[in-house]
Amino acid sequence: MAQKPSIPKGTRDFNPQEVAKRNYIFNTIRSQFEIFGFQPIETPSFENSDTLMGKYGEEGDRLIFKILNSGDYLSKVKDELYQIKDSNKITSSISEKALRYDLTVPFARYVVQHQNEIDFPFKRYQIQPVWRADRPQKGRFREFFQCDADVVGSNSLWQEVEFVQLYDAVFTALGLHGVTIKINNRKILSGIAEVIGAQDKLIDFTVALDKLDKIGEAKVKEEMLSKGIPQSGIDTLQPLFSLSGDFGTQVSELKSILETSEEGKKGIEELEFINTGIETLGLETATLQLDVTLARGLNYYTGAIFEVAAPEGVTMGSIGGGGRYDDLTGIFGLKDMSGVGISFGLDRIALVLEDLGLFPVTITNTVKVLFINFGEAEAMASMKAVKALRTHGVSAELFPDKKKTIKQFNYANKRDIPFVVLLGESELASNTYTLKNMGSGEQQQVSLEQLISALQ
RNA sequence: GUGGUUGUAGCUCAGCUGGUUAGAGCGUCGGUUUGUGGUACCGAAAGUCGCCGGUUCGAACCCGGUCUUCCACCCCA
Repeated sequence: MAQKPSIPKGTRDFNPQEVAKRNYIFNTIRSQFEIFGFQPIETPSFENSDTLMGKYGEEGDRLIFKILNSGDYLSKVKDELYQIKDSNKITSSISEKALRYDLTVPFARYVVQHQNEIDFPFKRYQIQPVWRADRPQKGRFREFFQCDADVVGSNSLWQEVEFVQLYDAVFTALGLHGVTIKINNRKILSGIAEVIGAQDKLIDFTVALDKLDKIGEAKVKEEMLSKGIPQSGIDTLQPLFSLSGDFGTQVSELKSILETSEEGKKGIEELEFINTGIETLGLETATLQLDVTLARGLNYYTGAIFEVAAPEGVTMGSIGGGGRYDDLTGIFGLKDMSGVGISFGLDRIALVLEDLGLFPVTITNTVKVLFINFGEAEAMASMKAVKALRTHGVSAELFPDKKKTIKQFNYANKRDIPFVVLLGESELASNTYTLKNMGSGEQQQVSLEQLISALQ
């Protein structure tokens, strides 16, 4: 080994066991998506830069992986641009493509580009990797999978109700019980900002509010003051900081704060609709919780905002998120197209399931039966049986070399192969097969027909 | 992007204040005679001590840079 090979930070290799576990999650999510009526699409790994740039805010732009142009890209840079050495400005002239940052913006692009072939409302799901030039941490990678389901072309709040049901269905199917689906509404946040006279400081206000459970009431107020939110406004917020109790009590508190805000009242109405729907339909294992401090993805959400927290006791960032964006496709020129969707963070879900030991034991896929190799004639006979088994849908293989049987048995063990067949001289003579169950150690002499039926 | 942290055989880690051939457990491989494992015994291989440079008579150990790990911000799945 001349040089130790490595992979870029924030990326990972997956061994067969890990792939099996990940596929288990993929399959579970996919089947729930389809049960709920979503259809799959796929989009390219990279897009034109102008499709992505500016869609995720300044912070987002920084985290987008840019792809260097091919050829002699520097020759196309204007001299004066080159002289001032401003990376941001030069980037646009040396990079015209960028890696997909999420699945929502490419989906919006897709909808606009294919609007004439799509029947609205369009329910699509998409399970693909995305890339972010972020600094890795636990549960935070530079290449990771998102599993998105979105509906575009419907304003109905039933969609929001459905998505809460979908979250519940997926996490229930994965055996991950007790997740909290937090819900909030952009209109409520805007309403509050309006009431306290900080409409123009909505982002600052929500960013500060979002930190409530992390840094505490006093520091949040401090931050709000420093951002120029008046003390009088903060005082009107007082009930907000001690908001607790069930959905109903929280909502009535909110109502009193938002009396004077039309938008705020609209937000409350929406929340109540969704909550009533969920209360009537019920949830299997998840809990729906109103969280007015929830303020993720505010760049484009306009209505409901969702975030899923892992069950208590697990330290992990959110394992899912989503919301309503009234003007999803507007940036690409298609007006009045409301979208709402949710996302599952596959990689984080995998970490949580691993932590809690919730992966089923049977998911590692291995071959069902291994034939011991005793030599040329025996191998040929074995291959015939292997072929017969395969046509009956039984995964089977012959150990390729005539090694000591102890080695061959060890190999079967390590690969967790449940059955071994010995086909040697004596079996050949009697036209039988010795089938050994590696779990129990039992073995029996059987005919080919019995072998097939025993393994099917 | 800011601040911190980590990096020694395939894996988990030892390695005293810089001093001769860098260690252990697990794993791997081979053997314990010929067709039987997962649990025995014997033996072996395997490390440019992340990488580059510096200080020193001498560096795994000190200094600088760089990459990587994890963490806190930021942001997010």
